[in-house]
Amino acid sequence: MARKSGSYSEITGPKVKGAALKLFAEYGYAAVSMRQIAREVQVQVGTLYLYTSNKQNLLFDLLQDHMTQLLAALKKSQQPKPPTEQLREFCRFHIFYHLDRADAVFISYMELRNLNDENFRLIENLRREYENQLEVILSAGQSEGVFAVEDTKITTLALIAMLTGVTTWYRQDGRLSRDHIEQVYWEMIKKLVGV
Amino acid sequence: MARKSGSYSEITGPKVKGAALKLFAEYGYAAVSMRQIAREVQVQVGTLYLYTSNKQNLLFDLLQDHMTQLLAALKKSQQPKPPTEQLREFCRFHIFYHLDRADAVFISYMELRNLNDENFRLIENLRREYENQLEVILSAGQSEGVFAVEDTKITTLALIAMLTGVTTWYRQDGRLSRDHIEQVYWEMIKKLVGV
DNA sequence: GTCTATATGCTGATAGAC
DNA sequence: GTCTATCAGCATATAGAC
Repeated sequence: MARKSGSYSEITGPKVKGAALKLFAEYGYAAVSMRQIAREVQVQVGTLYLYTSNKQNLLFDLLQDHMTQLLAALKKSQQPKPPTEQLREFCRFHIFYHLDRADAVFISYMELRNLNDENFRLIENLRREYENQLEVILSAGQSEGVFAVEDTKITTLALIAMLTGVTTWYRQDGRLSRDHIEQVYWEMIKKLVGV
Repeated sequence: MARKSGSYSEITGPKVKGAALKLFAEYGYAAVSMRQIAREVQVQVGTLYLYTSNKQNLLFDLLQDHMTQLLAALKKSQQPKPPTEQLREFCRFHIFYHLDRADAVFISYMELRNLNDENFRLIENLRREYENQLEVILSAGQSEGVFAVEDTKITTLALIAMLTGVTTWYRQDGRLSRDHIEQVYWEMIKKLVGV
């Protein structure tokens, strides 16, 4: 068969990541072969190894990219405001950001166990940093007396689980719009933190 | 090598399920081989196929067992009581039942996508039946005027996501006891539903 | 009921041609 | 930068001996 012509390193690199993200989200890391990824990119298996040293690092890069982008976007969205408004902004940010990146969110929760120890530790630290952003808001509101929560750590984890849960049932063609969902969640969260 | 002596069908059957549950939870369905399961049971690969027609059905049986037992236990725990007490009981039941069965809960969330279409549909129906039990409680409280929730369906999903989230961070040797966690969650949920 | 041996095919990764 | 060809090993599942 004729060899593919030309060089596309700047295109192929991102395409490899994109294909891996899509396939890992659909079938799971362990169930996806390098051959499948190559087929999706329309390239031969050997070529993949120009863009990743191995399958494990391909997964790690995807999760690291997701987490660092998530953190950067969150920090950008947060302004110096009263805790109630910051919490509102966090709620809005978390729902929309996660609904827009269903695949990356999904593998970031599902494929953690397929990371080796070192990579797992790195991703866990990023995740904890994200959670801390929320806990800081809750603690501020608590000490200002505008929130009433029993345990800021448990409340943080409960809120994140609740908010992230939206990604498991939201359907683009469902009865509920994103704005409506966000508004209903905000009402629930307001009550939960005692505003 | 010498052949293993004797017949143990009544022991080996459950052992196969137990080993599969443990290994699937730890490494994921796709990453676990029939050879690994056989090794764990201390039996040869061929023997496994006396107890399951294939790997897919082994997974399905585990999820189906978990969901039917969960539903049966929930229904047994629920008594005719005022909605607030029923909700309290649901909260308590969900947290404790899930913490006691971390492996089964984990694969029931993680391995759904490895079920074939028919099997997926069956498990989804059981999951929906479980969710409905909670929604009925919320609707009853809503029409009696003791709860104030905007949308019983969204609230149901939010509460279940929040409660199930405990399984991802609870540690037996952590700073929080099960009873304490359950109590903190109940305080949050009471406020969330407007009690 | 459990064993051993085997079929058929896919796996991650690399070497070397172009 | 991409290709083809290949290695060594493991996958699921079955057949047939005991």
